[in-house]
Amino acid sequence: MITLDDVAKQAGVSTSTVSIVVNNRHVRGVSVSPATRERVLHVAREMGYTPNSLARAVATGKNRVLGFIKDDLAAELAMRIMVGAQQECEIADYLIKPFQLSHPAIASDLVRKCLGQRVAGIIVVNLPDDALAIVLHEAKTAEVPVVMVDSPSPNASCIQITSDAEQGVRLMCGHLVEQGHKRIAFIGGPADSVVSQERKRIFRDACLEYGLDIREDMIVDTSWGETDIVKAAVAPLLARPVEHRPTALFCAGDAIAMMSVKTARRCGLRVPKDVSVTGYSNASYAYLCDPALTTVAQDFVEMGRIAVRHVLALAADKDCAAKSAIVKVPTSLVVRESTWGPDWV
Amino acid sequence: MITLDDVAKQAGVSTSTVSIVVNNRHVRGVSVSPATRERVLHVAREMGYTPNSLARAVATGKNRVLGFIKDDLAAELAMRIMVGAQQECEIADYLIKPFQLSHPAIASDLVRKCLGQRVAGIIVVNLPDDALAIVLHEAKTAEVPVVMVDSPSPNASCIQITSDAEQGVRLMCGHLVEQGHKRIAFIGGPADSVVSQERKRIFRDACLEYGLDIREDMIVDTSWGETDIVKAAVAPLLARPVEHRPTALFCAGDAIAMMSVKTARRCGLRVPKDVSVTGYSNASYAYLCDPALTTVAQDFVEMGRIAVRHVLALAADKDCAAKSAIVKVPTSLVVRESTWGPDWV
DNA sequence: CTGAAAGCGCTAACAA
DNA sequence: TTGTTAGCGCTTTCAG
Repeated sequence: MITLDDVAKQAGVSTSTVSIVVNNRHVRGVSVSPATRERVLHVAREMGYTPNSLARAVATGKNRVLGFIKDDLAAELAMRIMVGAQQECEIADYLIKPFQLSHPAIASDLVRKCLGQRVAGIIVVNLPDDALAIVLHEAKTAEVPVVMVDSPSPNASCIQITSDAEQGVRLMCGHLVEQGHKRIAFIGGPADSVVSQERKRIFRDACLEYGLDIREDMIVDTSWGETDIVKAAVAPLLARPVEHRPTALFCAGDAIAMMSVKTARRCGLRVPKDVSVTGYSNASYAYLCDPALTTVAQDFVEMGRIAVRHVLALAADKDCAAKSAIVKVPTSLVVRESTWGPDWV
Repeated sequence: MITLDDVAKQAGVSTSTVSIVVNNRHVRGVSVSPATRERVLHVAREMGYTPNSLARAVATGKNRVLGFIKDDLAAELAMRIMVGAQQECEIADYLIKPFQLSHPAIASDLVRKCLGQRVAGIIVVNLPDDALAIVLHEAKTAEVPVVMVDSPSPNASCIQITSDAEQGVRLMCGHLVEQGHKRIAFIGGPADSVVSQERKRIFRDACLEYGLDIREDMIVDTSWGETDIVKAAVAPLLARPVEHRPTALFCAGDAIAMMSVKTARRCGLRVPKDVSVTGYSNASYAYLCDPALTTVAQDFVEMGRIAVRHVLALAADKDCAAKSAIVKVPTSLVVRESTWGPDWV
């Protein structure tokens, strides 16, 4: 591997000159003559010189890298967030290093590993409260800013980027009542999922606001992905006599919506003619399925971008410690084929 | 940030002792006494010391990091590969740094950026031939091994990990003929997609082997994700009189399969009763849709794992340069609800 | 405008 | 068993 000194020697200048040139740094006015600059650049290219970012980082004490910690690497959502983060990093000339938190118990080690890379900041996706607390603690002593994305964790003292659930579920509820629905069931995710519970809570509020009765027997918890659980919860609802049957299913996630659609069909119901079904998140497959899902789109890539902007800002200030805020990024309603007015009533 | 020297001073030992302890390196036999070792460790923990991996990397000239270059960060498949890569990296105590190749034109700069991080190796996912060639060239002069994952690129001189398409499409064809299908249509992806064309080629071969006529009028190219294009290609096929209509649709991808199912329904056909539809890849949503997709599963996470094993092996040997091989990882057939024997014939 | 020299935090012989 | 010393490749004053 060819080094800066090699280039200097070859070009017959000192290392500092080369350093200045390759970083094209202008220390007070124009420091290095166009002639030498050109020569140095030429030699560098000739020799195939690639600056060693690591050495630079140790010399400056600044590493243009952001840590990205998530618990479940595979989740589509985490990936979209990462895409956004990466986009923003690219324009800021930063890099991302992902860390996989396979088990909450190793959170502490993981953060130290991350810190060991002397990251300028940390972006954390969807960590459980306890793991987040650990991350926050370790990061604070190292004075590295962290911002959390996507999972609402109200009493964590860091800045959090989350999609606006208040707005999102209201948007969808509004859409449904606008279409004339009166009996809307809420098909939630797991009982221990904070995002599901949040959506459920807001759903109740929204129902009240829209003057709908909230019927507890139409509010169920299920699972993000297990067909049997969803089916077991949804089928009974749909098997009710038509006058007690929900005319719409507000599902807490797109996968749940798809499983619900399937269940509805098994119950002999057509979607959306007999029952409307809505999703949440606008997953990649939401437009592919039949019927295409009406859903609320969360802009994960934007969330990722915002996250790095914030973490970079914190890193720039030195008062990166105590700041704590929640920024909510707006969602949007995407109406497709799975909702329809219950005009058969 | 507290350093190794700080610890040394505090513990009243030399830096090298601390270095040995924290890396728990045993130079010939037991070098540092349990007593001092314990003390150093204690002090280090007390002071909250975190080793600076960057400094270590520049000192040793070895960086335990792998570059991960992909063209489309969002693709679910790339993500699964990355999950596998990360799993394997974790056990080897390596880290991953992802690089986003937004445009083939910047391939050269991107690789240099990657090389600038002094990565020990590069994993490349699904790059077009020209971009790959550039990567290979830059990497070779830097003597950094690269392995390619997923996209078959026969004449590239690097080792490639790919899923066994020969086996995969034959598996599916076998399933279909076993169920009695005789008129199978091939619904491909874009005409310029190498994986789609590869599957098409093998599909033809497989048909021959199974004694089926291959009917060129039942082999079409479409798009990976655009509903209109797929519909335009599939609808005419399905509109044919029953004796000329395909009884099964071999789709080159899961999304295409879903769009085909939808099209079939619009044509008044039931899936799988009237027409069977198969996917390829086993995307996350393949089991969610209705009917759940029969598809061939590609083990992307395994591919990712294999990739890092290979790149690490190459990095260990110094003859990392010229090696070139294709390792095919087996696929598996997952039969779900979208296929059925054409017993109505 | 350019060079010499002193680090950055850590490792790795080699002495002691 | 431990300390001394000389780097790794780069940046950054400060003189020349």
